[in-house]
Amino acid sequence: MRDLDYTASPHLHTLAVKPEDVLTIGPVALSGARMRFERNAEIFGQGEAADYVYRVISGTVRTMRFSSEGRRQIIAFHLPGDVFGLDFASTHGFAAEAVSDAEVLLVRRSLVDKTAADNSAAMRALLGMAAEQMHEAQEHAVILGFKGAAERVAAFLVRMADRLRGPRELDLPMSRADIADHLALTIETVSRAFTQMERDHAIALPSARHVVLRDWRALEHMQAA
Amino acid sequence: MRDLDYTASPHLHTLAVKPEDVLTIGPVALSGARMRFERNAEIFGQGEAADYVYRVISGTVRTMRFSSEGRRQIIAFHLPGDVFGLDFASTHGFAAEAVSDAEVLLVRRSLVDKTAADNSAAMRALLGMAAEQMHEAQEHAVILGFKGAAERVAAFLVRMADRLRGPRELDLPMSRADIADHLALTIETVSRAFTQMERDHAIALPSARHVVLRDWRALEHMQAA
DNA sequence: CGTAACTTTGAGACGTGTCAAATAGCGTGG
DNA sequence: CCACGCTATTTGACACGTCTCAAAGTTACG
Repeated sequence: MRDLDYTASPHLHTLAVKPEDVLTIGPVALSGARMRFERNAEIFGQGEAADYVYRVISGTVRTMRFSSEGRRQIIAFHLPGDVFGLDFASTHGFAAEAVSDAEVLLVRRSLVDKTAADNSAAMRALLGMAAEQMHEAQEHAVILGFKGAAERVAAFLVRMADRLRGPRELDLPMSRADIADHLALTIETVSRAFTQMERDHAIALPSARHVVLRDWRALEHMQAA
Repeated sequence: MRDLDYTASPHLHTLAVKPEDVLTIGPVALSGARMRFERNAEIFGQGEAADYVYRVISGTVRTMRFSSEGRRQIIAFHLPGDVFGLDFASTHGFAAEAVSDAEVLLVRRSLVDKTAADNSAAMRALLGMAAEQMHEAQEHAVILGFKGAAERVAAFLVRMADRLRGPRELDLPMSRADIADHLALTIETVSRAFTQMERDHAIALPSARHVVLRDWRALEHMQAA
């Protein structure tokens, strides 16, 4: 790692910068600016210049696009630590909004580009991130294409719990409408799926957004179906 | 372009190498070996080491994966000129097979990696290819999630015609089963969609695989729905 | 408290999957 | 060149699941 360019992250050696204030691309840590967005605020719009790369510090972010008929599709939910807005194009192909009040780290794209150009390990890390996102997009296509409503919702819950390091219960930051637009279902169908899972004792719903995972095995079995 | 590394493609300046024998990564042209695969032959399997990157010279290739229930999903069809097998991971996350008899160019992945590491323009080109594939995967997820059967098939035909430089008629190299597994439909539903489009005079079907695009406007309108 | 947004529940319509069978197309060998 | 058999495609009838439309119920917040 002799060629590591720390000039890209001058603050890394100081105690002033916390880990969440930094975007890690392989061996390089890039600093940026914090910014706060309130619930439903737009972080960037579809077609806007992609001048920044983003990382969630707190809260939840959704990336989305609109189909020709005007229907909304939520491509992904981004939790704290997740990087988003990494289009590899000059303009964003999708929009981003805060699901809940959220704090986001903004890093200049030019800095990311320069880092990748100067450091081959960072470049490889970027390609790896691209590969991962591609894999996720394909996985999502499979879910939408081949699974039924109950299976989609189960898969969503399992994945959500996994990403939150597998707690026994979780608070969903997003509405049923968000979930529906992510899974290509209607609000009603999502709601019915939740209700059915509660009847089956796979989950409990003390409130609409608070989910207790009562039977993990059943959930995993459902999503596989 | 001072740093362009032509050692990677020593044959580029000779007349012996035809353009289809070369994999172009931005400013660099990489040479490789030709290989012939007959109909339905496996080019590489899911989980195999990703030692090569591929480019279709002639024929058609499908990349695919199997869902947990054993159902096949065709991620994409690759036509002459298309690059595939670019996983950015050490093993292939999907399998590839020849749809029709096909000729394929194989380029060592290590050569691609080295090229990207040495040449920042090539690296950027690779990132661009990754971005494009990601965009396509997302587009496909939208199609599977939100569109009906007729719309999916119309979108498939329009896209296929576009990729073949927009002829008025085309010979589909793939079976109805291939199309069904690509669009997450059944063979029967795909067949009915074709039949219906013929009734609507949007297309004509002299034979099952030969499609005459009779009303392009209607097709484009359908796919948008 | 009152009001607006969100969620749940219900009834019926519509579209796709499933199962079954007929038909067309294609390669092979007589 | 034709007959055969296999595969691919088409068509039909019906079941099932999700969407649509409608309304009641719940929650959050001023």
